[in-house]
Amino acid sequence: MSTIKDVASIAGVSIATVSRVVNNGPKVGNKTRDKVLKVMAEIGYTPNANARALVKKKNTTLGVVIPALNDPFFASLANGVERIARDKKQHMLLSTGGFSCESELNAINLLIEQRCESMVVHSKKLADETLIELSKKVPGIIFIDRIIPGIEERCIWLENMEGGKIAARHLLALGHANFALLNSNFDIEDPNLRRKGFVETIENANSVQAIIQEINHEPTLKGGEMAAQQLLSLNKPFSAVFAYNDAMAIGAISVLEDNGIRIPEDVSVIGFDDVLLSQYSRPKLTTMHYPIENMAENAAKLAIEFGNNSASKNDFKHRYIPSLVKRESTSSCLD
Amino acid sequence: MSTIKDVASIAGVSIATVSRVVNNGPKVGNKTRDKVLKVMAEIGYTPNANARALVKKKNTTLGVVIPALNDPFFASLANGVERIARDKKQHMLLSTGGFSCESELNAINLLIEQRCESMVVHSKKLADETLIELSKKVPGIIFIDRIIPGIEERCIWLENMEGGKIAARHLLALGHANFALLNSNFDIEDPNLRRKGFVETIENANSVQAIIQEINHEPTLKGGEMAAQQLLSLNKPFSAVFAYNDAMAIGAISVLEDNGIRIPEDVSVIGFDDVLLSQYSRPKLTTMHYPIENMAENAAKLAIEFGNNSASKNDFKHRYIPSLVKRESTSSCLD
DNA sequence: TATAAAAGGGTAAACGTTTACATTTTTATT
DNA sequence: AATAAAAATGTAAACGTTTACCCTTTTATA
Repeated sequence: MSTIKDVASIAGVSIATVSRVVNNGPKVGNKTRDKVLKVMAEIGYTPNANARALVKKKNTTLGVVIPALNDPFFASLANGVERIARDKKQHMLLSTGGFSCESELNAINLLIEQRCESMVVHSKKLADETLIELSKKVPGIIFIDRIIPGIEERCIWLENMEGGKIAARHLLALGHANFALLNSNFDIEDPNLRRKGFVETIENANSVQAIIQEINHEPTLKGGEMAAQQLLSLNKPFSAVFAYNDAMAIGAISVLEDNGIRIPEDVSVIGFDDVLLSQYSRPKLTTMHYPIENMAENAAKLAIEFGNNSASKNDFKHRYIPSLVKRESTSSCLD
Repeated sequence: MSTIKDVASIAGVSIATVSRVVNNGPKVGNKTRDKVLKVMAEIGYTPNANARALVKKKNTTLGVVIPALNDPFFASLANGVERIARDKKQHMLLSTGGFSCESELNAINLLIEQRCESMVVHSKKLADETLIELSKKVPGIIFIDRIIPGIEERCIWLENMEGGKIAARHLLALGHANFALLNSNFDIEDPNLRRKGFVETIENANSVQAIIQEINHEPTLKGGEMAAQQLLSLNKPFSAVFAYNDAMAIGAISVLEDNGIRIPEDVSVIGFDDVLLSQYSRPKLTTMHYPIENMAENAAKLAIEFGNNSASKNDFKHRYIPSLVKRESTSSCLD
């Protein structure tokens, strides 16, 4: 592949001049500029971003770490980041962190090796201390979906407990008293916080004989199916289901309907995340809206500002509250 | 951020030695290796991938271009590539090409600037000649979902026409005679090929009074809804719908059901792509399986081989045929 | 013990840029 | 026409690595 030197010698100018035209620099005459441009086009010159990054000690690369790509939730996250990257003339380098401590760290290190000036990281496995260390080493790193005590200004998170509370209030308002909680069995904080908000709200409502059955499974469609099967086999009454996410909710609905239970006439189901899927499932899913794309956009902006040492700190929103989206899968118990 | 020089001077060795331990090089004694390793850990040294790429004239980066991230089909594509990248100790650099000629080219150029040694590119807008040029300039570039005459060995594609034929045969076998084709209005070859296969097969079947109504819309859930509405307003009979993709199929089903049409009892619907969604829609969608993840994996492998000049040419599958996945949204017309 | 071979380690050039500074050319001013 | 100022262009160092080649020390062999 041709270099700036090739262009320079063919055009009969110095490499400095070529560099100037490549970068739309200021001090270059029109005839020279045209001549150089012509040569560049002829030999198909493309600047080497590695060399440029080396001397400028700076990349135009915005890194992202997510566990996996084939999950609509994380795809939305990546999509939000990508939009900002494009806006700010940056490139997005994506690295998947899987679901283990080790691979999360690998994914992050990879981005550091590339000297991304800013990074949006979704890490659920790494310890707080590790991430605090990283935040010191990499000024432009922002953690999304996580709150790390001491470096809150580098975090963007959702109030999971609030989500549980809102879901509970909705179901209580519809008159339900027998609840099933289909929760994630992943060893992270989110399911615990959602449970806490959900359970506390119900218990404080003094609907005397409220029952809450909890079943844990993978937060996937399959997991939702299995959880629902298990729930049915318990053979205890329930009229409302709070699922950890939309995928579980839809998996559960599928099994419940196969067993002759009508949604929402017999049982109300509420999901979490509000992924696209939830708008097109039948019945359309009532769910907690997780503004992940918006959060990701903000995380990306924040990362870029921190990467530039220009963090304006003030006007950034770090804490997000989910909101209820009422669709068709919940209804009054009293009908 | 610390460099190899810092490590060298603190450890009291030369930078060559540090470089050797970083790369697990051969000629370094155990005490020195340990000493260097210790210093690296202490000061948190991370090698600079840009500098490395510069001198080695080679990256460990596998580039991907897709139109957008928030589409499950493309997410699967990216996911397949990412899996191979991880296998081969490469990093994935993702760049979105949107849906215009210009932004597709931008996305590709970005990856060339980074000197990705291999690239998997999904381009629908750029002209054949442009891509042929690119294939000359970048040895490791592979085009997915496209067949470009003259450089077939650099392409991985699906036989869309076959898909149309198979879908038609399925519906004909179920006894249908009045068809609706809800096609994409994107200006690319795929919808035309699918239509061709579909229509030809039906016309050759001499079911004398076969009717095919075609409506074009965006290949999205919304587009499917709108297409179905338009179809209903035509007020002509139909008992089978072939949708351009699963999203359109599900959007259409949603509208049809809202209008009291039962699927599959009154109307059979068949989709295309077999995205995850189709397994969990109600009714579960009969669809044409598009092995995109598998194709993407192969494209990535092929790209890496071409990037290494080690393309073994022989044993690579370039041409894929979709297959019918019979679920619940199609049934016999005669029941 | 002398010496050859092997192992360990260092020096310096190269990769393709950017950019401060120096130099040359052009233009404007008198 | 002489000169000052401005504009255009060139020179060379620097960025952080890798690696070919050289030198020194250790080990093995006779």
